[in-house]
Amino acid sequence: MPTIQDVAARAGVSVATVSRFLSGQTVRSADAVREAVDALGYRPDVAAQAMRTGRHSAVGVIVPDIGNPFFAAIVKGLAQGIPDGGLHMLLASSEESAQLEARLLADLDSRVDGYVLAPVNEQDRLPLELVRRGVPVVLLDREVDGGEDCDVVLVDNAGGAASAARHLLDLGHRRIGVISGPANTTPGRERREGFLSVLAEHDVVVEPGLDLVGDFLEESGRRLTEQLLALPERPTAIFTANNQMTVGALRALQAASVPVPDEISLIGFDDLTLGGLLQPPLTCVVRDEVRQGRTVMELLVERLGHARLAETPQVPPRRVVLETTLLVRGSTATPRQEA
Amino acid sequence: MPTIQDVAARAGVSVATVSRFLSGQTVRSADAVREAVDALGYRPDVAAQAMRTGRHSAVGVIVPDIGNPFFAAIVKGLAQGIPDGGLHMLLASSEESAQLEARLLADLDSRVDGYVLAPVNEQDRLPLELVRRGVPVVLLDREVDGGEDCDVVLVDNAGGAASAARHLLDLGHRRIGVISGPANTTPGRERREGFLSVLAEHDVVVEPGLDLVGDFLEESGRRLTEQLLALPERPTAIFTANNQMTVGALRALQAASVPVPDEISLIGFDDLTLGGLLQPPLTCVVRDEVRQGRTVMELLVERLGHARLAETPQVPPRRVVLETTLLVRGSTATPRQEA
DNA sequence: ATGAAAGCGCTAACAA
DNA sequence: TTGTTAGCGCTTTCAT
Repeated sequence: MPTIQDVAARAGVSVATVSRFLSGQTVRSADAVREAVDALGYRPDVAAQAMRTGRHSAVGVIVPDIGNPFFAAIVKGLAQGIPDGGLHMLLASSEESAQLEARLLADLDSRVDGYVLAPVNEQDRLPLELVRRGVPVVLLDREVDGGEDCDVVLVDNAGGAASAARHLLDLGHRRIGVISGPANTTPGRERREGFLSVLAEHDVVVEPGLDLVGDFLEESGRRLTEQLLALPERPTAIFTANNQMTVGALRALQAASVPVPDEISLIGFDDLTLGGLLQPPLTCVVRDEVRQGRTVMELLVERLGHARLAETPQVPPRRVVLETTLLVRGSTATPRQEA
Repeated sequence: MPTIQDVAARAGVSVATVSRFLSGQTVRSADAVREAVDALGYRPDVAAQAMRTGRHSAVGVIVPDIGNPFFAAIVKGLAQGIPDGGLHMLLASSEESAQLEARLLADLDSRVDGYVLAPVNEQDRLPLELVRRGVPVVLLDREVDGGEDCDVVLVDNAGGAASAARHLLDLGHRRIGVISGPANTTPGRERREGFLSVLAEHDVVVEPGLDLVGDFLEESGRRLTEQLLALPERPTAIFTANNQMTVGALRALQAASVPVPDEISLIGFDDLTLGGLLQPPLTCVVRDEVRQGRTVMELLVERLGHARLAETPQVPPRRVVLETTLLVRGSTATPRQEA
């Protein structure tokens, strides 16, 4: 690998001139330097640049589960949001473990200029510690307590869940099972509250046995749906608060040979890859995951730029809430029998 | 951020001693150093280490499409294959573009110690150039021409496709549509050849109009299936060579209201997230994607270790071929009518 | 506009 | 076993 020294020698200038040329400054010997760079195939050593400047042209991304197609779509969006050259993404999966998340964050510390984080829970202190240290951070899909100082890109969890609830009410459902996510995560909390509050407005009571909390993983969706099916009086509809739990619910319903939507209606938050091809096609609250990822990266890149130029030291924190859409397909219908 | 100097000062030793302690050598003042490290919360600066040693404790991963759930599963496996601490994954998506792949590779050059690559095509020269430079590389799911010197983790593409062909023949199909991937990719080429060779053995001719080549993306699966459906004499079965094209085929079949498997049987290579919940559930050739990813990372880590120790300069290249399994579900059946 | 030179934090000779 | 020190490749003063 040629170094900046080699380039300088070949171009007959000092290393300082080459460095200036590379950083875009006007240099008398620009042509000669360019020639040398091309001829030698010179590429600056990122480690040396990082050591000297403290900047790494890399961002750390920690998602809870990279195997989840939802986060795969998000990551695709993140990649799209990266400007043309040189900025890289260090990806890690916390597997929903606060401990692992902390370790990953520590490991990434001297490698990246900023972070995209989907914190394991809202009590997570780490993201704000970073922000206080002046490190650019954008929260992805999940907030943290007291996180007003931190950029975040959410979706309208409460609104989306509310539209799901209204849809079921409109169809005539009154006995509804809710499978939500961990109460200490933003989507877990907001979707449950958004859903339940609409029911409450319409004087529909969700008894404890129908108000279940899962962990966003497929297995818990399956187990909790089985639990609902074992009830003396089954619900006529079920709301599942994320894609994986919806899959679990589908498996449980299929295993129990419960016809959907004839016997039980099912509505999910977030679409499935094949949601539209299921029989019946899944009714769900959808959003543009790729766009969400792209938005996150755009915010982060902007903040990195400010950090680099040390300009406007205080970029006000931004809170972006993307819309959700109710996608009515075939898995919801009027309840077969009223109580 | 405290430096090694700070630690040395606090522990009352030289920086060399601290460095030795950190690298695991036995040091008389171990306790004092440990105390200083902990008290200061010292973490070595990776950039400085990289500059000094040339090692980055990071690997570059380039996949063709991170939004594809298949690669998401692979990446999950890669993450699992990373040993406990410190090794990081720089992830990028080539979007099946050779040009972008080349740029990404160049960008990653001074940031990583090795690569996981799923080359855009088999004529790709870049992976072997890296290998010749002594850079550890493991190819993922795709080989390159003359790549005998390079580790690679494949699945039994030909065998899996052959089992799909045999399954259709056993059911009595003789007029079969094949939607394969680009002929210059390993899975594209091997799956088509494996499938067709079994048909040929049984004197089943696949006329040109039934032998279609797609690009592994959903849209091409849809389009080519439509093409098959527009034939004067439709096939009684279709084989799709990857997950995304299977999705496209499903959409086309559904859009055309073609009953599966009554009218046309469908068999895919690789399962879909909800493959088992479709109506009918998808018959397909499956493999363990997570395990494949894990295996790739294990090979790479091993090679990195050798490179680091400069021991056994020539670790022989390894070629791992993982098995596939034919998963017979409901989307294949005997053809309705014989010609 | 340019060059000389310091120094970022660390590791590995080398000397003791 | 330990400390001293050179130097990895780069950017950025500071002179000129």
